[in-house]
Amino acid sequence: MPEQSRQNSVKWKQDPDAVKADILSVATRVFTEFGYSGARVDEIVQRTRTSKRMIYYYFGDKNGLYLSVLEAAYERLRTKEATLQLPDGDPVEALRCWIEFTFDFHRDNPDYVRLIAIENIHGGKNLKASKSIQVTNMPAIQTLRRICDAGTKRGVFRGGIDPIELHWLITSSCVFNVTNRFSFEHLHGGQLFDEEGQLRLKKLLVHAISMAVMKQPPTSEPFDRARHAGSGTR
Amino acid sequence: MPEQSRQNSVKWKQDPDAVKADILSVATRVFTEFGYSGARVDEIVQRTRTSKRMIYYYFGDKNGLYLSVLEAAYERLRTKEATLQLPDGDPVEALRCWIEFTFDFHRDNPDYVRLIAIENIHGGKNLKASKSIQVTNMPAIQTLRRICDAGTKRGVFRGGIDPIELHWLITSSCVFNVTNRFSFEHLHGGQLFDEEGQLRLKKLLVHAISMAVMKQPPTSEPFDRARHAGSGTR
DNA sequence: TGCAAAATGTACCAATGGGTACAATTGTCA
DNA sequence: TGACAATTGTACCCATTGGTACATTTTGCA
Repeated sequence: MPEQSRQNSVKWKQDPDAVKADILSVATRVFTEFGYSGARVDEIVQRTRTSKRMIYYYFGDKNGLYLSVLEAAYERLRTKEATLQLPDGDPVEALRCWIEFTFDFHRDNPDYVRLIAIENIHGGKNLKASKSIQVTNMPAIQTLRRICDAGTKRGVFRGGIDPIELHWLITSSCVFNVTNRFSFEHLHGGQLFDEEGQLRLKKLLVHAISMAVMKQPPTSEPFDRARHAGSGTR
Repeated sequence: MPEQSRQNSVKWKQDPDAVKADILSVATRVFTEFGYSGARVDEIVQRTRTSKRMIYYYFGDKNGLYLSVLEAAYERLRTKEATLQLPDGDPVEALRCWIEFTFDFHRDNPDYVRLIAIENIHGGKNLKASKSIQVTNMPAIQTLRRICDAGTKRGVFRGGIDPIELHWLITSSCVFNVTNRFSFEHLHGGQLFDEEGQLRLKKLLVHAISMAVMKQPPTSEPFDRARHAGSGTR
């Protein structure tokens, strides 16, 4: 309230939220850059406008900080998902939108994807420890279930589609596209990861998923043949 | 050669190859378990029949050890790939075999997959540093190219399929299936990762990829519904 | 306006962890 | 068989790193 325009009556200003946000943002970066153990607290501090003291003041310890980073990233996904609204007319169109949204979200949020990757390397124990990241009715699954139901009802989708399996199929490519970019580039070049390449991949993915889900004429020979042939060479 | 059955005439026996192999095997385990920085050299030593001295003697430093682990894992893939022979009759059948092979290989070699994941977290710098892991004509791509060519020639595949894109599509699911198992399980339960679930996923993947690649006349004929009828409980 | 609680700065520590020095033992080959 | 190289054991070091003690400043509020 009072004006303190004098030179040194105020040495610094308190701003807890900004400090916390700053730490979280920087920490996210550092964790995704070096992994959990590779991320140095001192490195985080250096990139921050605050001091090491603050990290421990707000987050307890390194693991607490990591957990907060993870939860914040997950929260961003949740928020973003909530903003999306699919066209409710054509299920095929809705599915296409959903796939493109998922593809783009992962690509635009590599931090999120990498954090999950790191988490998986450590057996997901922090996910389990988190209270905010819970099994509560995944919105993605519900969305897909709605699309599937609509598609089946209209007779454009084949029956027997498990939304969770479908989610696995969609997400796998979207995640891989981010997590394994470096190794893939190294082995096969970068053509798939420039603007055009990504568009082609997105289109390919939409095509594949759509085809997998729609009623398909049994081609010249029954697709099902594979089943009886046994699971093959191995 | 000479018999040394006396009690302490021999205190220990030299066996460089066994030592190296032991270290590599244990290190692979520890690295995939804790990530690069999280993996402790002392932990590796403890699980080994040898001493810390040996690690530095054979591998120089921690990073050298990691690199060797990476190269060894990659070599296993290469070897395994070489053993596979696809049926050269039907391209659809060949593709199915290839996908199943890829799926199974990744699932059976989580170490390999996790190492690549770790590598990607660190920007793939060790991949770049490796001399044995080079861009040399990826056999996987060549295989896929051969299949595509055959399929197109016979008129069962649509045109314009890029083998690298196809490889991206196949591998993404196979990799994700291993790397993100924990997080996926945590969010959606473990039904997809038991024996049956994996079979369903594999089948789904084969189906999706095949449909994506084949010429598809859109018809209303229902796609083999019988297939999923037996899938039962879910 | 004064005081307790919240927020921040500074300097420091103890243990961990990658790495090495030095010596001893084993293998090999002329 | 003997000398030289390859291999292994033991003990140790010191820079790094997560974490803390203590003091100080700011702020809300009665």
